[in-house]
Amino acid sequence: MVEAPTRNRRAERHEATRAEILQAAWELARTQGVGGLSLGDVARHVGIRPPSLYWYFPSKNAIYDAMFAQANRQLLERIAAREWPEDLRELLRAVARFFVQFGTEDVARYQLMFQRSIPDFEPSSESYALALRVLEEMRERFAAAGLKDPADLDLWTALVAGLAAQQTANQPGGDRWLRLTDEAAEMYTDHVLGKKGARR
Amino acid sequence: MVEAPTRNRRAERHEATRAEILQAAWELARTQGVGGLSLGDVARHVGIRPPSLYWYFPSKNAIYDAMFAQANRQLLERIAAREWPEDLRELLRAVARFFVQFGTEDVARYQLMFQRSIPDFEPSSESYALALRVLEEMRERFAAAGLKDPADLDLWTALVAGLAAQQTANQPGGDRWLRLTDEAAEMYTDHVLGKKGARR
DNA sequence: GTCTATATCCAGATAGAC
DNA sequence: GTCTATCTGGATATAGAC
Repeated sequence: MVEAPTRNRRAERHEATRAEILQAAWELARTQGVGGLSLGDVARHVGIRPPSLYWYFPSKNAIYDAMFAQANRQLLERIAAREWPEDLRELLRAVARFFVQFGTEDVARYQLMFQRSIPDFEPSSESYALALRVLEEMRERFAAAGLKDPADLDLWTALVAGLAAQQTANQPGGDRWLRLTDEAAEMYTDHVLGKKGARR
Repeated sequence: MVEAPTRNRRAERHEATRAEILQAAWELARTQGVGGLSLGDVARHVGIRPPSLYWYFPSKNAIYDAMFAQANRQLLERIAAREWPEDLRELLRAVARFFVQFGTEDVARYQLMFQRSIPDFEPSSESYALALRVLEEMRERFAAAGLKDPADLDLWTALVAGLAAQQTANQPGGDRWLRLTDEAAEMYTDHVLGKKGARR
């Protein structure tokens, strides 16, 4: 089998170009909005002609899907790279800061991951599974800290999503809602701990 | 002046057709998403040819702008049509229910009003002024009930927006986040009243 | 792998007849 | 007011040469 090493190098090159294409797509999405992305622009940005993109991705939605997956993998990596407090109050404050920061630092990414803004795109089941793993990672850490009620988690995601959504929609790049993150986490913590206390 | 009445009737007819066009646009936006709206579809739906739309609206974005204004006027009317409690806790509960309900009952409207999902559209200053009036209406009622800190209001809009956003994005038509509205309002009320108490 | 050429289709918008 | 005809310019995607 003399071909095996050749194939690997080709595969690596292929992957590298795919990555280049995705990077260009992100950059353009940041300036024109995710919905305004055009393959012609992406190709030009990479230095190839539009038809050549089809050697790397079978369709435009496949590019969106790869971007969606990439964003979620990024999030999973960052979650794994950190140490998380075990104490519930500290954990909630850290997670709130983390997610609001992540959600606001790239508007295009936020729209793609958390809003349904592209008419005909929905993530493949493989990509969506990554999004579910993000939730599962958080769910486990919250459960370990004593927060287990699914409804409590839904209220939590709403609170965090709301801060990021208001910040990105009304003042992208600013900190008007970003700076309320700690207070929001405190409010929520007081609330769930209060409920627990009352139940005893 | 024999022409005056004629002009009025023409103007009325004109307005009526404009309204028809907007209604068709809303219906199509609900099925295809706001971003997927096409003037050809709108025209077909109204029973005219695409170029005829331009007698009523100068551009596609003008249609979006009219929809944006219409949605905000709708919201203002509904606010004015209701009686609002004066007690802060009751007011917050009522407002939360009202806004989350309004935000979740029409996904297209929510995207157009509160998300920046259409690449080249931003509301005209006239239309945006309506959106500001909505906030102002609420701000005044909250102030009368004792809630005056702008940061407190921002936290409130984030909380309400978050519930609506999660509901529309992850389970449109369902009530998984909708049913957390009262609890969210309670949490928030306890929080702001707690701060006030501590300050005294 | 990348290209040219092209298919196909659609969009938003305008000119001008009726 | 509405139409036909058309402009202009985009888009995604495919065929097939190199």
